[in-house]
Amino acid sequence: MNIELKHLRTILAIHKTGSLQRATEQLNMTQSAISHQLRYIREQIGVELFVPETRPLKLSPEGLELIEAAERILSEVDKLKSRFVDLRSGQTGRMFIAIECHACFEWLFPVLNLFRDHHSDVDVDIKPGLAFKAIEALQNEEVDLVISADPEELAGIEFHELFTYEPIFIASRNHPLSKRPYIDAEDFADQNIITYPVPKERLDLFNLLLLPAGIEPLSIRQIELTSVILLLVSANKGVSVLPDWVLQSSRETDHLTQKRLTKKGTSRKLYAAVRRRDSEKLYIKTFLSLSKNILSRLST
Amino acid sequence: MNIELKHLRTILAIHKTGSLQRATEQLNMTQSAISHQLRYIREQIGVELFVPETRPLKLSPEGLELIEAAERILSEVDKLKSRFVDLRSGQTGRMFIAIECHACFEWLFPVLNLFRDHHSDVDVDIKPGLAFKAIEALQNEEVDLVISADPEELAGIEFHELFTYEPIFIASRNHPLSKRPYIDAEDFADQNIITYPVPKERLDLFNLLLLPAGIEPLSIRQIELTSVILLLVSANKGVSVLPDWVLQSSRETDHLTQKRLTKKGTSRKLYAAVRRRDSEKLYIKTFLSLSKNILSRLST
DNA sequence: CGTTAATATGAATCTAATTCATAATTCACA
DNA sequence: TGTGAATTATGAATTAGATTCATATTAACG
Repeated sequence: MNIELKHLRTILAIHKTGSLQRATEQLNMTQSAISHQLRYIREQIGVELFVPETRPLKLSPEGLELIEAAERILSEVDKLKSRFVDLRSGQTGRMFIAIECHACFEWLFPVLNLFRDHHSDVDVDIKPGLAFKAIEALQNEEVDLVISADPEELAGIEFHELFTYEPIFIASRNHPLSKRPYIDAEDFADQNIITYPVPKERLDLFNLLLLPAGIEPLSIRQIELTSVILLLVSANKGVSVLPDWVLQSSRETDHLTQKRLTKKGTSRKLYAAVRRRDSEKLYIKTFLSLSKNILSRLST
Repeated sequence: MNIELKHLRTILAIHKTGSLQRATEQLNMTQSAISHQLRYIREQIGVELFVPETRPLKLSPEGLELIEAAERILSEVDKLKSRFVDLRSGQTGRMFIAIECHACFEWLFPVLNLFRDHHSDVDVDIKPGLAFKAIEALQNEEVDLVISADPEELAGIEFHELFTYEPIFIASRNHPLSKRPYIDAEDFADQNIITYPVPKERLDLFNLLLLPAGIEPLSIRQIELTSVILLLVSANKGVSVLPDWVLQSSRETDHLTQKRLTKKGTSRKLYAAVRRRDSEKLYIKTFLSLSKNILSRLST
């Protein structure tokens, strides 16, 4: 038995209009085509749907059942279709985010809170623990957006610049280095450094300063939470380098001194990587725009 | 956007088997056909369903949604199909019964009680008040079975004989006619008759005796309920003629005398009319067979 | 990197749906 | 009960579209 949606639509149109003739308008087919189709359906299901030889056409009890089921099924299909229309235009969808940078939680949460106001029906999640494989996960469609500081040329992937930030040295107000106008690579040689628990290569301090200068700090202590890092630095257990936005939004900065790295200061850029195919979606655009403006919002 | 069930089945098969190649077995199509169809679907819905350039094929988030909806929709369609298989074979369906004869309730209720044991999923109902239009209602599919004493030759309608019964004269034991060996038409001329509230033409007594003989009774009193008729006859408020089965199954017969109509007795047959198209249905056959045997069951 | 297996594609083919033309039915009304 | 108008059914012709065939392209795995 072969039934297609087309057939259900035909039956429904015949029933609603009451005749094959009038159903032609709804279905954009000739009366002949509808008649042929009706016969085909009858053969397929083996049950008389309309009371034969009556006009206007009257449903048989079995026909009535079919109509009810057909309406259910077709409305489900229509729901599915409009779902795809929404998906295509970016009214709705999934936005799983991978972050390569640990401190990004600090601005990402506020962004997502704002985001939810615009797109409450987009399924948002942060997927931690992808670390280096984030871009790969993006290509695999395991995630849909990656926050990264290292743009690459990749087929099907677009990097959108979000904002520029400055990695800032922090230490206790009592710390000897707090007298300096700025901090250089050599200054770290006898320091205890507190950082996030990630490989050196992914820390701005090492990338920008220590690795190029070939300098090893006295010790490295790895701490998960930003607020705990700030606490330990305040207590003079070590020094750290954090993005400026973290210090802007934190309330722990009273006992801290902040210094530029190098005389001219340093800067880095943060990017959001998405699949090119997704980049036109409304909610992706919203996310990018919110992210670009988040720093000014945080500082106020 | 045009989606057909065929497409949902294709997507589902690809997903379940993990490749177009293996889906060929499920779908009985060449890999090429499936590939063409997949492209068509992609064009229609405008959303990438599988992560491109990966093998084995992996669903995109949107594809996953489609799969879930497709499974729901297809299972509904399958339910509909099997519903039609059942309808066709008469495992299930609707049996609305019209009765032309008033006294038939007496045996019909017991039949329907037995019937429910066999076909609990058949929707049974008695449609009273159709009176003369019962056969017409059968042709219109307003009802599905008519109990009638007057078979006709009608296109698409079959009359199945159920059983033969004898209209029996009843009166109080004290009634003058209770001395007679049998009752003739003339005997009614000075009697008060108690009958069901239907036109004379539909009463056995008039059809068989009084109308042919041109005899009018003294009075006619119309009563709805069989038990009330029996009560009134017992109380000598009048006489009546009822089918023998009513008297068999009644507990009121002690104060009554029963007589044949005419010396040789009379007899009538009861029929069940159904649409020819329905006559092969299992539940119709069950009903007919139960009805044919109901009288012997009632008398025990 | 080369080999193997899988997918994509274009043209040819074939199936099945639709139309066209017309016959058969039904309905309304005289 | 017949007659005309409207509706449905049907067969043949046509057309659209789905499938196959042959082959190019692309991924996967050693």
